[in-house]
Amino acid sequence: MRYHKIPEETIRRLPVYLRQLMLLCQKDCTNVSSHNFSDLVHIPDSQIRKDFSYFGDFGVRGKGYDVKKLIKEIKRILKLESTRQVALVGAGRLGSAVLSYPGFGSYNFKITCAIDNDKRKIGKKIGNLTIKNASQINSLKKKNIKLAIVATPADAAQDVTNKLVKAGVNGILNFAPCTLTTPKKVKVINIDIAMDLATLSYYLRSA
Amino acid sequence: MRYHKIPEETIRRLPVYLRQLMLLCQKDCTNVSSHNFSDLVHIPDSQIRKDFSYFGDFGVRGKGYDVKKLIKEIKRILKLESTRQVALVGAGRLGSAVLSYPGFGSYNFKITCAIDNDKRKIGKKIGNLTIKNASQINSLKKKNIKLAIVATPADAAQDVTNKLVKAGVNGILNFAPCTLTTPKKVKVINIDIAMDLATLSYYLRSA
DNA sequence: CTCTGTGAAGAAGTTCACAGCA
DNA sequence: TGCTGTGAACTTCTTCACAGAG
Repeated sequence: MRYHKIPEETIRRLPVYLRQLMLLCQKDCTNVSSHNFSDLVHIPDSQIRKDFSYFGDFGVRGKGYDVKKLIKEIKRILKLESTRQVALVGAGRLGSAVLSYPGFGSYNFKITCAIDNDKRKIGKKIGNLTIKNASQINSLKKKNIKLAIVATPADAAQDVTNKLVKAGVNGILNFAPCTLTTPKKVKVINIDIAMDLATLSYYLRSA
Repeated sequence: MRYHKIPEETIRRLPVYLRQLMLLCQKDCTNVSSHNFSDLVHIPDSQIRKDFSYFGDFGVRGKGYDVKKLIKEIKRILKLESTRQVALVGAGRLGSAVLSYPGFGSYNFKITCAIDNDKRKIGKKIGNLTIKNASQINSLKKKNIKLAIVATPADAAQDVTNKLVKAGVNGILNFAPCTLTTPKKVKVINIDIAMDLATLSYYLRSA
């Protein structure tokens, strides 16, 4: 394994691989070839091998990849080995749904801070988490929280984001339907359902 | 404007442009240059000009782009000119949040069918839409519904998807944390919050 | 002058095809 | 034989740089 710059696209695929590997592990599958794996994730086997090869020689020639080993390696690469706290800002319908999303555990994510500035919501409990007011954003630094989910209306999102960045947050998952401006060191991933539907609409054959 | 194959990436950016243009329109901004627009969407101006150029000469040299005209053109390209019905399968917390999401209107999307197979949910109303049982998927063809949102648990998602495809659905927005298998003609966009957080985690500087 | 539209150059990502190890 | 790991070829996407229109 030589040095190569790792493509961003490879990083985006690693969680897909991880999710599928955890599923295989649940089914007591211990070994998988790139060819078989390809059928499961719909990514070409050559792509899968190349993606893994950026990080090391994880496979065994003639045999394939050890599922548990691969899970461990990908978790290490993605820095998912220890529990990672996440803050949620905006506890509306979408935010609340995210809060009670059961899928975070297997990635070691834990939402440990929920924030809203609607006085009717502050103090309420969702699960075992109490919604705090916006001034709590400053405390994220102390708590060493580096990831945040923004689920506020668009007009509040940039303001919230500025505060999050000031509080040391380095990664933002943005559900607000707007483009966020952040320093380069802060990575933002945007999710906009209406935009995704619009993309799908383009690909519909007939009008 | 010569013939060019249109990059998929261009299609993914069109909704971003559209969203921002609608915002500008709201603020009574009537004209915008690729340079100014670039600052708003954080996409290079050369990229913006090239993206538009695939579809026609929408701008005026020395002046920029007419906001309203551009909105109209992009809506036409994305086939968003008339109301498009969307089905929702899975009316759990996430599905319900999507149902009451206010942002679909400006894209002419309307969720006109909500489906779940939990007997406690069937018959309930969310907004002015009654949740129906899974057998209703067959009626999508009659209603000419081509887009669906899958927000079921992972273990139900592939089964639901097969039924949707059989009912003529050509575009699926998948929230279930699994890879869906569909015929090539059916476009799938996946949204998995945990996976996106995992991607963000990679980019965090320190462990 | 300003700003678009666009070939050409460059960068990034994917696929091929096969050497080499089990 | 079966399957990985990987340079090289290829494809796709982005950026440059500038002609040309207003």
